Amino acid sequence: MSTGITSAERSENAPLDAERHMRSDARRNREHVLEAAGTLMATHGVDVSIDEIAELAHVGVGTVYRNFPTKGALLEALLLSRLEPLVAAAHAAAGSDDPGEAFVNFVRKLSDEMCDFKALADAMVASGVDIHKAKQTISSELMAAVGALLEQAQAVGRIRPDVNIGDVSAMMMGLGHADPLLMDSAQRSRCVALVCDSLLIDARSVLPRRSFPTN
Amino acid sequence: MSTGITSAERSENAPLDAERHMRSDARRNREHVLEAAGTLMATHGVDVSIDEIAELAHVGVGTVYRNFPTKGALLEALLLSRLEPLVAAAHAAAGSDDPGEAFVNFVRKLSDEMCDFKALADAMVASGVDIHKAKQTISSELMAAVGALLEQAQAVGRIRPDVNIGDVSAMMMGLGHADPLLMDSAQRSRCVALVCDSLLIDARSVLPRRSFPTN
DNA sequence: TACTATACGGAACGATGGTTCCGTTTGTCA
DNA sequence: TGACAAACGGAACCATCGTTCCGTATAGTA
Repeated sequence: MSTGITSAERSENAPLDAERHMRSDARRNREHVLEAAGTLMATHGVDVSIDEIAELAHVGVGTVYRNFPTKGALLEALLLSRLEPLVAAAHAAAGSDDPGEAFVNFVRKLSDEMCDFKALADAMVASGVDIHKAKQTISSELMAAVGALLEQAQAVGRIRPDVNIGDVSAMMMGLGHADPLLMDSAQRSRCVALVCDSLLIDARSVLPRRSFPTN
Repeated sequence: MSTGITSAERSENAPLDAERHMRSDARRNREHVLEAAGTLMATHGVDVSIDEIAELAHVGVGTVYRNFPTKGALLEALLLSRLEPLVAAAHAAAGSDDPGEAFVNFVRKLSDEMCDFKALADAMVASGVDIHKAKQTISSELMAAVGALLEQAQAVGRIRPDVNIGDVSAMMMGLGHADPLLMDSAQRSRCVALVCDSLLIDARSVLPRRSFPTN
């Protein structure tokens, strides 16, 4: 299941075939809007206003709404574009010959992504806007992919057999959302390492034990 | 330092001695407001409106503002009342003869509290309203107390020497904030256990390995 | 009981932010 | 090049929320 859902086939709020007939300026503006929204939501999370997005895109709010019927739809389009590579990466990792390493790497990657694109972390804990659709659309797919990774890593005895995908996702969401002023990227990667340590069977390997400054 | 700050000495936004001269209905209403705010903020976090609080308290908004000059002040009063027992508990735990156990128990307690009173978790990641004063007022005190606990547990060799108070608080904040629909209390305590496992030196002891249903 | 300081309720205000609407501009095609 | 559908900008609208203000009610006191 979920075999080759090419993602581009998903609407992204405007039927693809219709894109062919778009006026050139319209297509360009749509691109600018997505770009601006991506930039702003990366640093400010889902709380940026449509006005700000429109301004950065050098476009009126009307143009934003012509392309994305609602703020949630715009967010959904962005989330999809961010999550697709992650799902793909998870699928790719599933073929690795070192499932333990692959799993840890993926967790790290997911955490990085949430740090780079704050709106993703926001979306995952559903704070603010109504983004349920976006979440349902993709979240389950990502979960399934990560779940498969997890099971493989457990099968080869690298990950504790008593953790489940719920544990993993909960801790990921937690980490993703705890990055305000208090948590710089160094701190974050320390925490990711700690989380990984708690999942690995032998472990204590991820965070360098002796050499690390204890602050 | 921080020797016996009795907390009642802190303003709580209305000088104590003035409380003596309050009219009986005024005192009663103030109590109702605090109670209502506590109830609502426990489940809805800091995002409840003053109108809702006033309604639940059977009081006009004016009455709320007469007692608490601003929404932040009301929140601060609530936070203080929630955090004081925690700080006290941390101090008490510092006297334990099993610092490792004491530390783990305290982490669990802190997590429970954030789950019971969502506004606390909200406040800790500073989402929404401006609550910097409340945080600064107490947060540092709590940090210091937990930090002391941590050091003791490290001194007796129960907690990994390479983790610092920043790691702990970051992971706590994460857990506290990741409890929306996806994370019921069972899931949460599993995650707390995992976090503790990652901090303990020998560990794997907290989460029952074999007997736990893997979902 | 009558008087007054105190407290009360809730309408109104101002700011913010999502969404709609419409008069104007512009790309496209004959 | 002229005409028209398509797209544009941004003012205006509406809902929410924190906060203020003021006419009214009432606890406390003599």
